[in-house]
Amino acid sequence: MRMTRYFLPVLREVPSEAQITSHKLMLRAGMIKQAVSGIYSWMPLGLKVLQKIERIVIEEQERAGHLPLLMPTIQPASLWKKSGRYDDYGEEMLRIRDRHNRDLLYGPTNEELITEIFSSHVKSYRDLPLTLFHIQWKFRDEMRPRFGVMRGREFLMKDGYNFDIDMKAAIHSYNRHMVSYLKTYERLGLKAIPMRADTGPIGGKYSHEFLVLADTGESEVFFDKRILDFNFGISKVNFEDIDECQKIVDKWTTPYARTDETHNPETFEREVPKEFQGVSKAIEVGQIFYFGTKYSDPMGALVTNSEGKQVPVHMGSHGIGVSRLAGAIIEAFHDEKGIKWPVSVAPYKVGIVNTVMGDQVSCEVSEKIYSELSNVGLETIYDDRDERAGSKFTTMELIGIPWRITVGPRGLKKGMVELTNRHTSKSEEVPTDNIVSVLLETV
RNA sequence: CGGGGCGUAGCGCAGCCUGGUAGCGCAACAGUUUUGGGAACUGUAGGUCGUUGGUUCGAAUCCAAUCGCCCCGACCA
Repeated sequence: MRMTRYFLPVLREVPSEAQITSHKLMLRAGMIKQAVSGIYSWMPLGLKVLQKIERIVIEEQERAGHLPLLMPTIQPASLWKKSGRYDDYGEEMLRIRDRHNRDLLYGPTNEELITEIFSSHVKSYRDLPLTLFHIQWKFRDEMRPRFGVMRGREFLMKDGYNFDIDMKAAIHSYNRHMVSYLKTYERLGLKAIPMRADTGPIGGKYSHEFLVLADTGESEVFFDKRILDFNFGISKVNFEDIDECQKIVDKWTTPYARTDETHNPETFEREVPKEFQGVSKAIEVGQIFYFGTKYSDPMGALVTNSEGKQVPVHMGSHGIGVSRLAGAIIEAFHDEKGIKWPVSVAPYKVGIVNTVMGDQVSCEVSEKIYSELSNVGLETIYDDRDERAGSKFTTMELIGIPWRITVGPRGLKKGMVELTNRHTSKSEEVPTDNIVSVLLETV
């Protein structure tokens, strides 16, 4: 992408509406624009990041055997009356009425709708287990939206729902989700800790939240510091293997890790040696639930089991806040100059800064590198604006491009360009002819 | 929803107390000179001062209502 052809409305000063780092940086980098309190437009750069996160989430869900579908944002109130949540959900649910006076709502979540889809098509235990998910915009009319996309009213969420014949099978689904989530966060560059959680309005007995430690987080968490050393690694997982999944879950859920909702000071003191006791603020980036027959009972989602009996299906649901993750990643990766995207979600991997637009050689070299990088499929943003070099460096740093190629008179004579890493701030001189292969090796 | 703050040009702000018809920096546009760390000069353009009503000869300024945004608290991906 050429900067001169792009729409990148960066700001030099911070709009007064922003308080926390991620919100400030998202506004300054031209990623988002507020439409109304808690509701944002995603500008081209922001959308690019959002889609990268989405892509990783989808890949890891599909790898775990979960099937994508897409449900509507608008749902009939009748379904929610059936489950009893139309009254329970409260003011957070946006209720609307169509021209025929039908009661509708903008979905805050999809248990009812998915259960109806399930029950109208699945009748036999032979079709189980089944897990469906989608990534879709949700609306929850928060009392106080804040912190940009971290607590918006409209937000993009991956929500998934599993259907199993009994509790044992449903627990495996629960475990499978935990494993897939751990992998997902790791690919996003985040250290997310599963913590025992309350079930809230979703209901049920089992639940874990996934939290990323950050000073700007809204939850207070208590944990055994040794869990921070856990690494998922790139290990392959057989998601069908009940024992293997259980083992991973056991490993990650054994150390004490709880939010202020479930925290028990006595247990904490008893189980965790003083030197490993960790207390921090954290950002919640996902939650998984097992809630048994809470929805299948009232909504009549029955399947025939192997004995020919009609039994309510066991269910769970699972959410990852995709739009929130964009903010959470910035909270985890930034410095005083701006964002430092992990390569996996960076909107562009490489930025080319042509420092002397008036110089023919500098332009030719920049153009050549740009087209070569584009040809090999490395996403590249080329700053071809007629601006001062300093201004271009600042922009690249602000928007967090991991690798910067500087083309300018200093190296040109020697046939060199400069390659700078945004995370380490280290620079090296690379022969112009080798730059593409060097990048292909490192990125 | 309770408590607090703020709405003046795209962004950041001054002016308001003590009414006299709007200003600064950055950004934008045109030109000249610049060209490896947010360039300089010259010029141009851009605002019914959130909205409505009131007081007044006269309101950004005083009064009232209303809308919006932000912060703190109770709730949540």
